Amino acid sequence: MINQNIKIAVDAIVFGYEKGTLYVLAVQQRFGELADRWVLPGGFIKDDEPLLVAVERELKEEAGIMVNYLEQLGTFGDDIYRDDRFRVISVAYFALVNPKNFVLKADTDAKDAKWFPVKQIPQLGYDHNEMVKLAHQRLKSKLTYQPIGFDLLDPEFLFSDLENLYCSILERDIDRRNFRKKILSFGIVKETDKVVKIGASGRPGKLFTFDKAKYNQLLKDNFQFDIRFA
Amino acid sequence: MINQNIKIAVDAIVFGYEKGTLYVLAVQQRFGELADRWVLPGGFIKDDEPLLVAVERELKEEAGIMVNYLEQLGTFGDDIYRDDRFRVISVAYFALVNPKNFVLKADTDAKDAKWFPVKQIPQLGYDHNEMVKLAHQRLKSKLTYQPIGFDLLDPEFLFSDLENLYCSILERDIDRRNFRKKILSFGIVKETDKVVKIGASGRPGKLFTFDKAKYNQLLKDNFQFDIRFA
DNA sequence: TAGCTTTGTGTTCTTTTTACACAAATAAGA
DNA sequence: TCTTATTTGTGTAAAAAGAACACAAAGCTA
Repeated sequence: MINQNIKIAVDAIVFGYEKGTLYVLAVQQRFGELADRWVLPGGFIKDDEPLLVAVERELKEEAGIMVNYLEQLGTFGDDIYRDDRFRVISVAYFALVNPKNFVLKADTDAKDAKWFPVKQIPQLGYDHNEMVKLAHQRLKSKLTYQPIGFDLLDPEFLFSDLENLYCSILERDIDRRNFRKKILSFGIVKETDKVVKIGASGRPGKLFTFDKAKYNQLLKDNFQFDIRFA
Repeated sequence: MINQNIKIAVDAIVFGYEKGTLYVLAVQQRFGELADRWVLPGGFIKDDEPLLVAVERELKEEAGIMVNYLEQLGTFGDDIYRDDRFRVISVAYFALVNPKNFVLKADTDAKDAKWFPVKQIPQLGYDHNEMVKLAHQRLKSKLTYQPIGFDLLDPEFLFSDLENLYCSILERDIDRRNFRKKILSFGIVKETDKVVKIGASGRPGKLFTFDKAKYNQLLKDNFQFDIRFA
């Protein structure tokens, strides 16, 4: 039997969005060399635990959250000293959540859990800043070809919320009329009959929902979600 | 220190293309339970070996090849019994090579190495058929937004070679004129002054090359390679 | 030299994308 | 209550990109 002295961990880059700002979840380590240091939520996997289960467990343990969207981002194992205690290979996951759904609570291993604006992330432990960077790129590009923006919003949202999300994450201006036209042309966003007014002034707006069933159905017919603007 | 009884391996899905057919490289195991079974090239990584180095080593050892293109595909670790001896998590890599560049030779661990047409891949060991499937999807989609097709061709190729590659891998017809117009409009494919005739009949054609330097330069200006047809 | 095969090339029509401005609904303050 | 500020909601015209389409040129073979 092969002898190997390498440990396997999972880490998660969890994005949250609120009022025009994109956030990443970090936790403060309680134990170890890097005690007090901010790192991504994550940890070693158990011998009989699928990777996905391990990520979900760590997110629950360390921050008390359940995410809306989760996919593998990539595996970090080329720098053999990325953890200076011993060799650790980490499988990074990319996750989206609506921050309103949870009150962050550091449970077991973590001293604290906190949302950092993606533009103001402190120096994290290990190679976690690299992971965030890669995840951020993934988010930006995925936003244009998969309807994952909805996983960052409330189930019912104003059209302007969706538009602002795209503007702020992709960091560019969007023509409001063209955006609306295009999104509605897909037929995966439905208008509800609720009209609400947020904030102090302005005309009230209709609430919209993302019709996931419709989207999945369209996928079977080779539908391709695609948003790109000038 | 954490106790974990999990081993880490790498596997590679290496695609080759020749005369309208897409191939995948497989090797026949020499030892172990699955002796004689065809599997993807790969193996356990060494304690002090970066993942990428491990893949390249295995490809050299098991098949005697060096690839043109290599990127991480994904990590397989959700099925904890994917290897029935003990738990193995495998990091799969996606690779492209021009089969003409090498004579396959099984070296150390492998009894034999062989190209299988992607349409006729036998049942492979472990979850390797799944890996091939995922890699095949990646190839198809990546072909449309990154100029990786050139890594499957000779450095100098006929336009029809490129066109046939796209047709056969994407499994659809392509309008020859529109394809040529579009590719040439990018400015990353240069016409050489060589004219050759392959095969028995027909008008000779010019050879073309992919100008990678030009492509990298365009990338800095936000150039987006993109090929989609009706 | 007639017939087969492969390369090479332009134009028209259709669809998609871009650019752009004003009225309607509400709140606040004069 | 009227004016101002703010946000939602909507259509059209011009430009660009994509789709559809056919025939001549070069070489080989019989």
